[in-house]
Amino acid sequence: MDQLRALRYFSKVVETGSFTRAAEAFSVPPSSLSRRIADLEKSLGANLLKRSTRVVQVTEIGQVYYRQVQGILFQLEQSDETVRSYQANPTGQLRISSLAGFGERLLLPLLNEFKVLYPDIILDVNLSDELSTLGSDDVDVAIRGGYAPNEWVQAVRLMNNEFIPVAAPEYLKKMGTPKNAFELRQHKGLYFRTPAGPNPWLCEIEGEWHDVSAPAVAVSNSSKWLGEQAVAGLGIMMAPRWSLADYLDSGELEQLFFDPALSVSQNPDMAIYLLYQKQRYLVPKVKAVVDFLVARIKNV
Amino acid sequence: MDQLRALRYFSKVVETGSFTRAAEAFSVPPSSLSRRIADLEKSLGANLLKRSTRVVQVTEIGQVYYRQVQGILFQLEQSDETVRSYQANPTGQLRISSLAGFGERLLLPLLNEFKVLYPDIILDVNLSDELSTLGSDDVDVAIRGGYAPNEWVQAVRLMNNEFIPVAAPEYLKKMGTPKNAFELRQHKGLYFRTPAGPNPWLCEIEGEWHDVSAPAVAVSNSSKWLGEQAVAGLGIMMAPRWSLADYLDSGELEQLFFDPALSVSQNPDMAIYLLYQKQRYLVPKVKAVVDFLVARIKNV
DNA sequence: TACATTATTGTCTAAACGACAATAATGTAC
DNA sequence: GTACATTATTGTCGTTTAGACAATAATGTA
Repeated sequence: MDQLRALRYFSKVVETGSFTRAAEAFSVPPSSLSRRIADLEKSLGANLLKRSTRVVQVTEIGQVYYRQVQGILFQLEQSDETVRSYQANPTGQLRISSLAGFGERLLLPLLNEFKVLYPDIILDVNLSDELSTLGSDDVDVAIRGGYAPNEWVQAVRLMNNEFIPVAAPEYLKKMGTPKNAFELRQHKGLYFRTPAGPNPWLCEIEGEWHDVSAPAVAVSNSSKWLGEQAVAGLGIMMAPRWSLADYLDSGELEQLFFDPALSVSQNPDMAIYLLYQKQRYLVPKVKAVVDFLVARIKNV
Repeated sequence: MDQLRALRYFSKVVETGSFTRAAEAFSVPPSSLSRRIADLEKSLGANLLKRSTRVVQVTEIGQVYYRQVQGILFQLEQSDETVRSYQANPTGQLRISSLAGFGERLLLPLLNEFKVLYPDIILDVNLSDELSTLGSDDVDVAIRGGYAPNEWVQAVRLMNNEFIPVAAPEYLKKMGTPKNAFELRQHKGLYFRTPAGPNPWLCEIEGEWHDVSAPAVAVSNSSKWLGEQAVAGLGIMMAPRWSLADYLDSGELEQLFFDPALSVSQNPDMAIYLLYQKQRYLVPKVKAVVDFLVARIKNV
């Protein structure tokens, strides 16, 4: 029995909820699926599906099996791709996920260059601050703040992600420049909302962490819009240094200095990481984009 | 093409280094393996093996593929077993790995009861302090000190693993009973060697950790032998409380008290954990032993 | 250089899978 | 409550694919 074929049939039936629709996907008659899945059930000694002529239900054990089989089929596909693309030119679809702000400002311009170097790679870029589940599916490389989630994932530190406090000169003229961290609480705050909630303003004084956040006048997950609010003099904002270069150069925003410095997390190792599955580095398209991004971003 | 069959053939050839020996394992002629593997290579567009009539070598990409295929075949086997044994009586081989000391003292007596309850389960017990790689292979449940290695593994806290300092009454009469931790450095130490090295004696004073280990007179990975050395009055030993019950009851060894207390690790969460793969709890034999051990050890 | 061992190839047979038609079952609409 | 349309299953046949066995070619060793 070709179990792999049976597993693919079974998976598709679970997904479509129908033998006929699943059969269309494989361009074979439904009778083939019926036979193969029946064989599979016989060899496992359990019913995976509860059939009637109108609906197909997945049994409890069928659902368990389906979830595990999904992972197995996915892994096999990836392994096959690794071998197939071995010592070939970088080709195919490459799915990249990135932090939204970083993506807009730094990644997309770089990818335009990348596209010229590797015209056979079809890019699929997803900008979002949500954590994509690297490894289980859907993404070849991801750019994230934070740290490696597990041992299968390689994390390359691309650059610092130091958050610095800034405000418009007019705002500081009007409200005064805060001399120490605790004065911030008398100011107005513009906050970046991460999936984990708005970023607080933290300060470590004598080994103890203090939240010195000012009352919020605006919270958003759009760093572009927040920047405009800050330029308009609505309040103080903490944002990654790399996202503020234009504003600081033009003088539209000024950096505020505190001693000790402010941060948005107790973790000192905040940085931008490039994540990919170790074993997938053998796939030329993955190797190409990793090498390219590391060379262009890290070594500056 | 039945890729799964081809993968099994390929794996066995890699392992045996020979088409003939691999063919024997499947009771088919070598020509079958030759044809299936050739098909596989053709479909992947890469050479996995470098053949001559005398030796079979695995190519670079073949080794990569082999490692990944290994995991896939193993996972599929486990998933199949989950389904096959679903709603059946606990049967089959059950592989248990345990810390050596804990295994001898507590686990083996319990397993004798377990064998009576589940006569169809064939136990395969491995006592060792080496870390077995749960998940990738070879073990159904493991008992370890420490913490859950990753998200696939369920860790159930079985009992405390507090290390306490003890010595023989004669030793203390001769050498004096240390009044505070730092006096220990003038004593003699018996050390348990873990795979990570001998366990130091640590003490946290005013937020700072101090190593107060005494010079070693003996180091061993045999807790039994170390215990005998301690009884013989050769020095002070730190060992898990559960392993010392007999000695303390009989008065052969006395507990030493310090304020603050001594420990062997900066991690306060030292405990004995029962580890198993989450999804394998569905396999009756695994569920049986997990439920049994948790009930008999945890709820005391 | 001869030999034994080993992988491959050719040919036949058996098993497995797909195609197509016919049948049985069931949810829905009236 | 009944008729109908949709859908999964089953029977039969043809095609594809894998295994058995013998013959061949290749290669490391003695």
